[in-house]
Amino acid sequence: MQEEREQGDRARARQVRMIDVANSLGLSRATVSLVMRNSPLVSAATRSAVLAEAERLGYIYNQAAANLRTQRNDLVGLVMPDVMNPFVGEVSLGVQEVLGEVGFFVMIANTVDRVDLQRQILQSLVGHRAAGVVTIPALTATADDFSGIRRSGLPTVLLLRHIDGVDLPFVGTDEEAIGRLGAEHLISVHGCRRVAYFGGDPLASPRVGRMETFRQAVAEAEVEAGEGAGVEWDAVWSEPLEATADAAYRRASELLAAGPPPDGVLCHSDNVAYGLVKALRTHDAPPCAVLGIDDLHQSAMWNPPISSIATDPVELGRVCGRVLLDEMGMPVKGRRTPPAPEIHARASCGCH
Amino acid sequence: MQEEREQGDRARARQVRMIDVANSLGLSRATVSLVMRNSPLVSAATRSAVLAEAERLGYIYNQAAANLRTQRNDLVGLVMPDVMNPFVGEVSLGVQEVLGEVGFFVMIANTVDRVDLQRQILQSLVGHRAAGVVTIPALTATADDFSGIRRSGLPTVLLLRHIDGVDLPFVGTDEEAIGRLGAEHLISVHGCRRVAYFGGDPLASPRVGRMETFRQAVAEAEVEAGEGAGVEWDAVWSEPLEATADAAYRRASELLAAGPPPDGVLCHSDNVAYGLVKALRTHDAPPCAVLGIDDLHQSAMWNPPISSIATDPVELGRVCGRVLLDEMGMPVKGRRTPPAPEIHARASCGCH
DNA sequence: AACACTTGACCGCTGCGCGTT
DNA sequence: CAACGCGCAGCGGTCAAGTGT
Repeated sequence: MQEEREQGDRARARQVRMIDVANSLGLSRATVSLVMRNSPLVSAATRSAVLAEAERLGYIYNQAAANLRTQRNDLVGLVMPDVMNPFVGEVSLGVQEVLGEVGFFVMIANTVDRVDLQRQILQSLVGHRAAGVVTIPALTATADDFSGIRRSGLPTVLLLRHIDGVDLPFVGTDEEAIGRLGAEHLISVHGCRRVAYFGGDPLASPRVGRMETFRQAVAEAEVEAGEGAGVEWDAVWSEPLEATADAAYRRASELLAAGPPPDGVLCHSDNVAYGLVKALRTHDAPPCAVLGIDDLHQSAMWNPPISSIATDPVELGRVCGRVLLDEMGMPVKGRRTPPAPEIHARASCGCH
Repeated sequence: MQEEREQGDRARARQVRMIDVANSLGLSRATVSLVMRNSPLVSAATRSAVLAEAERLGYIYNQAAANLRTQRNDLVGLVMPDVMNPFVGEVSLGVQEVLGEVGFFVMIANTVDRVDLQRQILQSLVGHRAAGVVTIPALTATADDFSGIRRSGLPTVLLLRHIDGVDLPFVGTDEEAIGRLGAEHLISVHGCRRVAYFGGDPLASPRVGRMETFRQAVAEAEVEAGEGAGVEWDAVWSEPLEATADAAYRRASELLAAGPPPDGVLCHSDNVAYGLVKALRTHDAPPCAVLGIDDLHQSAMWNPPISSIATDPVELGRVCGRVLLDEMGMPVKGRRTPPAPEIHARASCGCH
């Protein structure tokens, strides 16, 4: 303990600075600085001498000081509500890939979907003069929560959840296409006659986008089929609901106790589908085509395997990274529009 | 486009500094500085005047500059191989809780289990003069990979995966207890006679710890039961294996094609258990008690619900945070030892 | 004219030693 | 003598404008 303390203090006692390695070599700070930044302006001999001496003295380049001077920073913050969500996790991979390639250092901050934490984190990032921010807003976030970052001029892109009244670039999946795809599959392929959109927080922007086209597709099918023979929209099953397997299981159990389920359900996420499928099984319910959204890796392992509508999350992350680069005024190549969703049909909807 | 550019440049053009708000008020920088840091040394009147003026001018405190000056930093890096793993994610919650409480800013860097990225990230954190680091080493990491951070004196704690030859504080689950618990449950409760430890990378330190006590418990049962009537260790099923559901499914399918499974299996993780359970089902295999490790939330939803050995991950994270605080020389209260694992028995092992 | 290096101001903030009232 | 506030020297780098071959 005593020893550790001493060691710690010693390490902190005297930091080796550029000037130390410069003096020790009879050079100026500037030269050492040039070496550290791989400038071609120093001779090879000097360069290797500096490098050797730096190593010998245990010199560690102070990036923070450099950042202060140059007024730029290589830290990009990913601010997200739930690191554990696999979809979100994969998106972060894509962002990291694109930004890492051009030398940025990507770190993730977890808001746990709390606006207060989100506010604090964004504030912190602004204060640290981060290079940029990618954020999936917390569920209850409003335009206010972004006024600070907006005014600061810190390049920011909003991901997945759109916030009304915030004029920041937004990158998200094509929710309209998802809703349409889901409805079409349930109605045209499986001939479902009573359908619902199950789960999802009422505040989450994806839910509203998907519902809109989903309902629209239902209405169109109704017309096509003619009066009476049409497709029905189940409003009760389509009430908003926390997007967890647990909540979905409980809600579905309640509804199943009250009556038969729709014969086709588009779930807000695969997690929701897991809960619904479990409820259908334990309640020995009549056949019901279940479709998830996100296509988590697990879904293929499920019993039954879960059909799901997928948007390539890694590519979505890449797109997001490119949009941010653009926002930072850097040259970018590659597509700037999110990938289109596609359906991965498996057993849970009746395909197999 | 043109407009956006202009706007961006304007925001970047002139940063409002402390001295600007000081001048604008006829005060000195020092006074403004004291206000920004909530020092009691300034009068309430001055304080509110400063605050108002800062707001009016759009002044944003530069934390980075302050950090340079004070030689301290509030950034703590969590360096982990897989953000998506729910166990890891929950651990990060615990770390964040403890560290956040005392004012640190916790951010996560994803190594994707690649040593090169890990090296780069650690280097970056050292360069940025982070306050501390918590890291789950990449699978193939060696002592070398930590020599840099070791020499820098940056307070660091190793999480979950132990690396030989690295004298940094380590916090992990009690793998020995997990192995023992698993063996006992399978053998004593379910009367299994042929058991295995399924999955896990050979390099991962948890695997070796668990295997050791697992095999030991098997050997003891053997003796107790007497020659011939004993419990058998299945070496083939216990070969190392990547810890994913997919890999587990494929391997189990192969082995099942060659012969019957053990009647009791402790899986390296819940994910591995998912793959095994699916294989058992699709191959219509004889009864086999399956135990996972981690108890992910999903496991209770599975069909059948997966039995699992759990260590409270959030508490583990808290412990880890406290150890880091200690390492940073800060006062800490609360336990400094990881929580004990416990078994959550469900249907997959035959309990229900 | 090109090369190899140096000089000194500065990035935005803090902390110490001193005035004022 | 409190209570308030000021000036200045850094923190560890970078960069434009030199100097000397």
